[in-house]
Amino acid sequence: MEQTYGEVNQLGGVFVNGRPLPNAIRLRIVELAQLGIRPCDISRQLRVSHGCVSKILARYNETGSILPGAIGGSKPRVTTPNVVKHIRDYKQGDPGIFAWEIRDRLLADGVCDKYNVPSVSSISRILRNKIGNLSQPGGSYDGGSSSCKQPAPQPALPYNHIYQYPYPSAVTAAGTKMSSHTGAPVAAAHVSLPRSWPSAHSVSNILGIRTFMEQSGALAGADGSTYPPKLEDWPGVNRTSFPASAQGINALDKSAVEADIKYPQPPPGLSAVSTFLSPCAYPSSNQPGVYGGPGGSYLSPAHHWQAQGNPLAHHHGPGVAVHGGELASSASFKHPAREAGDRKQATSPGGKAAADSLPGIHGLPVPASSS
DNA sequence: AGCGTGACGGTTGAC
DNA sequence: TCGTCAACCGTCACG
Repeated sequence: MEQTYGEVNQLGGVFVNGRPLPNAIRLRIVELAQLGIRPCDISRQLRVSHGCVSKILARYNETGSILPGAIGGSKPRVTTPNVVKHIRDYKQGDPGIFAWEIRDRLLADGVCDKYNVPSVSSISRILRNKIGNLSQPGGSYDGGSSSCKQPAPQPALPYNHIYQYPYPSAVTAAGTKMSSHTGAPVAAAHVSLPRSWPSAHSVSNILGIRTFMEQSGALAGADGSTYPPKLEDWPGVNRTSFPASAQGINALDKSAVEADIKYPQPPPGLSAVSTFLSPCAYPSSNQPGVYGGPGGSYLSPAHHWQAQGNPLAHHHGPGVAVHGGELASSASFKHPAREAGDRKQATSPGGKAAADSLPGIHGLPVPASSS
């Protein structure tokens, strides 16, 4: 299983094609940027392509979240039982009604809004397939009672609640799938950085990173001349090498990390730190959230984490503060608006998920003081 | 040199 | 259960 299968980019960094970078790395990118470090330097230091750095920072600026968008899945269905029911009613009331008229009525009656109203073709399909013969009213379809507006439960979430980040990380918490991983720890994620966080905090975090990197030899400091070892190496490193930072880091990530790494079965033992590094190693599995990466912590999908706390925040008090809740929060941070706009809607992000998972999130405290 | 952007190949997950 | 589809991902290369 596990082997990591990652690929190495031109900068020597490890990445998994198709999968998001570990939250920790994402977080780092944002932190470094907030410290005034240029994107190109961030790219080199973290060994992440500049395009990616640019993208993550742009997203962060736009949404306030460092979390990746929701991957996979389908848009929420608009043809909920309730909608079908209304369509049926309209059809029954006026057998000659056109699909476009039904569509207009759904909007007019408030059954649907412009965002979730079925297309004319969908309505036609419903008429043809589900309603077919009006004669059978009772239909089974209905279902519901509720309105369509919020389509079903899920639907409510816009597809993208993403921003919330369903991902493994946090939200996932939501329980969504991720959790399943089980073991995985998920870290929590809080990934979002509050924009406000004081840099000071950040710094520390950063330092953390740095530290460990430095130790490992990786980053060389400012000059950057030296970059961290390749991720590839990291793994090794991590485990073994990082003790030092461990503490700090550990705290942070440790857990998370571990999780990441092992996620599935987190061995309790591992030292945390290491994990930290490992990160990139994308852990083993495929599991995404899993990247062990440094950030793993952040990432981790797991719920547990959340509960536990955030890695980052913990001890250090780093700026990051990622409180557990954050995950969601991240999303929250930003304005829904955007989401709405962009992503599709955002309205309810997380819908349940987020909420569930993160209880605190909303409230999200902010970090600023994390500690 | 630095950065934005889009193509590309890839993964994911709802349907 | 499996294939499809559409979303996202990060890298790379170009301007």
